[in-house]
Amino acid sequence: MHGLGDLESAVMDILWQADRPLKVRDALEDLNKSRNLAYTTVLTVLDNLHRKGWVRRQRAGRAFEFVPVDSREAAAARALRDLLDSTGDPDAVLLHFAESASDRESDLLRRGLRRRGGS
Amino acid sequence: MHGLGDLESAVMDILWQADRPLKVRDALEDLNKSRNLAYTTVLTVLDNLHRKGWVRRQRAGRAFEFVPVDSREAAAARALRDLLDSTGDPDAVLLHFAESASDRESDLLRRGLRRRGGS
DNA sequence: GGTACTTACGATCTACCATAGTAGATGCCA
DNA sequence: TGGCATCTACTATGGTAGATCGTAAGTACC
Repeated sequence: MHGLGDLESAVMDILWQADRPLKVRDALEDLNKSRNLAYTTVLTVLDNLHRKGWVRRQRAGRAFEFVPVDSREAAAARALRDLLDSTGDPDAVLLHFAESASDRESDLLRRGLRRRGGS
Repeated sequence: MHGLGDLESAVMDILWQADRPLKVRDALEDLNKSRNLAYTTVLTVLDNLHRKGWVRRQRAGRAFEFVPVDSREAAAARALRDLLDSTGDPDAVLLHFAESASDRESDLLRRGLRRRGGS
């Protein structure tokens, strides 16, 4: 996503897909449908995500449960704005983006803007 | 920007600001207003940027001149779309972005969409 | 021929990430 | 109560990308 590695992204995806708090073991089992990671690997990743502020954790018995701090959409929108800001001229870039939007992108933008209200 | 390191970004910025082809030495002098890099460092970075397709180079006497392949706006818009695609649900993210746009962002988006034409 | 400037290539160092092991805490069960 | 299972905390290792630069070698010019 942005400031996240591949495995970190994969774990965030799992947390976003499950719309309930997940324990290390839950995430591990989900990940290990397609690979074979050690328990402590996933633990470390979740710990790093917690340290970086991407997930919140709460005790559930002896274990922690993890929940994304932001929705996927909110996190992605923030990443978009970060990217924009990093360009040195966010206004020009955003303008150019809208000008060069595909039909599909254009639809979505218009729809979002309408729903947003304002002028 | 996206797939670029800090120094690589700084060099691209310099190329974008100068709207003329720059030699290694030109870029070096510009960079060294604020730091103190070796000639070969900048050479290497420009070489890497060339290899990655961010800049074109042409001979000018014994030296090369470097020019960005894309405008800053085009490169940034591409980075935005890459980011969008990497989220797993580009439509939802773009919609959410438009919905959560600030007044300023909203203005720019509307202006760009209008200028773009189409429906 | 020597000097100055350039490119090509490779070495080193650092930071971040993926991966996982070990040690210590804690709860549960026979 | 003592042992097994499970969890967390801390640490280590290896890989990759990028930043930084040095050396070697080409080439023009005086």
